[in-house]
Amino acid sequence: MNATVETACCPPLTQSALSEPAATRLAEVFAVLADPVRLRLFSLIASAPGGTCACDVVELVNRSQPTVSHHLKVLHEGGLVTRERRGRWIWYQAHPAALADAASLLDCC
Amino acid sequence: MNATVETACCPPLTQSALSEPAATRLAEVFAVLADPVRLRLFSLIASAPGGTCACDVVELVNRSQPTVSHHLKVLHEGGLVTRERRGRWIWYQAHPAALADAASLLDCC
DNA sequence: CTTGTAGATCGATGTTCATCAATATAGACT
DNA sequence: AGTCTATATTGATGAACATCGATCTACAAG
Repeated sequence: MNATVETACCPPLTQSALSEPAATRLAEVFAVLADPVRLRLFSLIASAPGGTCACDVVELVNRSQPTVSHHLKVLHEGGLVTRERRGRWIWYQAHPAALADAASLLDCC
Repeated sequence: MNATVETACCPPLTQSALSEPAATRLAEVFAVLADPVRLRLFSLIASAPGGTCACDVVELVNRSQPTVSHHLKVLHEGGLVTRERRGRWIWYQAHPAALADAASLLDCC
């Protein structure tokens, strides 16, 4: 995956019917966001200036380390976060382009 | 359900960490949108001026009548569409308030 | 009241997914 | 090399969900 929604820009969801492929792709983006743990992880990463170390978020969301690793992978594959290794740790940063695509469909554009 | 996201307005997802209840509620909204059939149904309803009759959309999305009925129920319970009976038929109209709440979290506010 | 039609509900099925324990990998430091 | 720590992967399990056929309900018109 790891892509943005190239079909997302204009017109928004309320102005013309979605094609089946566009609906399928957009639904994948929303599916990434359709989990409370992933939403919290993303907001933690996005709201921290400079990003967040994976080591810090495990305890914040009350899930096991494998579960958090799984959700971070989903966020990364969905293109919502970038990952970078720094020594022993891996730092995540928000990559809001995919979000902006989704948001453009929801209202503005 | 059938509610808007009362906790959604300000600040957006990228500026402060979500609380667990807010994340749970917002994830429910995204889960409603995380299905291609529902996205197409919503865009069909929202893009038709005056709304759409349920009788018209079954064939448009290539699913059985019970499946379409199920998805329309999910959209309605999620507050994304309103329903109104007109004689034998039921008309759906987009109710974009919940969408706007979600969009406000994704970017603007 | 009967018939026909629109839509919802029920029950079953196969699939997807969140979760965790156990294990593996990978880097840093001695 | 060996050890410690951070993260990923594997495998299993239970729950949620999309789907459909069959059936039920609700309304309108004879």
